[in-house]
Amino acid sequence: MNQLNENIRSEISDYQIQQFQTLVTKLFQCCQERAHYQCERFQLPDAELRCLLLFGEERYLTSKGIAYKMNVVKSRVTKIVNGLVQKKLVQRIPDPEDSRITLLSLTTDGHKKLIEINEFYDFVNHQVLLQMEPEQRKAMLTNLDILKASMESVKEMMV
Amino acid sequence: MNQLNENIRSEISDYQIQQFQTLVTKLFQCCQERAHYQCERFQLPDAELRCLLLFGEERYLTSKGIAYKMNVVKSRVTKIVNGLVQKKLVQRIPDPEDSRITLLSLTTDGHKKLIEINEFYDFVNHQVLLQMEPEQRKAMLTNLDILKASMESVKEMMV
DNA sequence: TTGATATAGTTCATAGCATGAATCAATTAA
DNA sequence: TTAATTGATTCATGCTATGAACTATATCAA
Repeated sequence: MNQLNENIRSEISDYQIQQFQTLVTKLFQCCQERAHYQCERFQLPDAELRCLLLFGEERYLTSKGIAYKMNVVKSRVTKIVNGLVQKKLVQRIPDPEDSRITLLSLTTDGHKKLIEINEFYDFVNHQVLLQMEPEQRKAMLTNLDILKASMESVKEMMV
Repeated sequence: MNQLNENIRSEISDYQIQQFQTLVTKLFQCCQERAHYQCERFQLPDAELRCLLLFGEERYLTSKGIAYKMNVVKSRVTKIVNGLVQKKLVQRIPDPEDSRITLLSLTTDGHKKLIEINEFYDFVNHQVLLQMEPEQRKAMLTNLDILKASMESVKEMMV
């Protein structure tokens, strides 16, 4: 009886699967639209915007490092960085120890822009979290973390 | 005291905002990688795959309808449909009542492919949901729904 | 010390995503 | 019947992304 109960309880209904599919799709679309909006707002192509954000973590970056962090190929990084350099947000500096390497860092303008972008991100996230009651917020974050772990573990499984 | 307590309780910590940002970013990336994997698996560009999925809901579609559902301009649809027609997954049929319109429907191959794709989607979603205990699953879906509502309401707010 | 090999980065060709303007054909309305 | 509207295509443009070929520098080993 207990066994039977367990089986019934762990069964996943088609309804749940569909509900889940729909929710994930909608959230994904929402994120995409947001990214699109941010590009407009900050007058930067998405890839350049994402690249700029990386300078929040480290003062100097290399093409190679950016390629790794953005998960793109190095020739792509050349193009992205070219865009940012043209817009005077990022500058190229030769590495004093290894002349194969060019170090990349923010210009003053780039620094300002980064702060502006981060403030906006925080503002939006704050607004979203404000839609919930504190207890609900905590529960939501916990569940989101569980979902993330589940999706990533399935991803690993499928490689 | 109660008032103060309320204020403290509704405050959102920087930690929560950062945590939320990180979680959403990671989930978004996970979805992107999945989309990418699916393109490889089904040998279709992402837009064509998404377009094919629309035929699960209706037997006949028009370019205009697809443009609306996919949220792209009509010239883009022409290109996407061309790809699907070349791959013999979709066929163009003239509308008997209005010769400006070309109706689009799945071929036999397209129908097979669609079933194959949907089965895979269900399989993956099932796997993800299986990572959780039944109670947790229910809670996660509820919280995901709350998050979706919150993000969409903030989106509306910002237009 | 001098090759061979490895590393960092750029250029170029190619493909997909997406838009907007111009165009064409068919339909509807004045 | 002409004028306006609608459905769809073509073309030019720009962003995302890859992979191969190439340049220049650095390191390792004979």
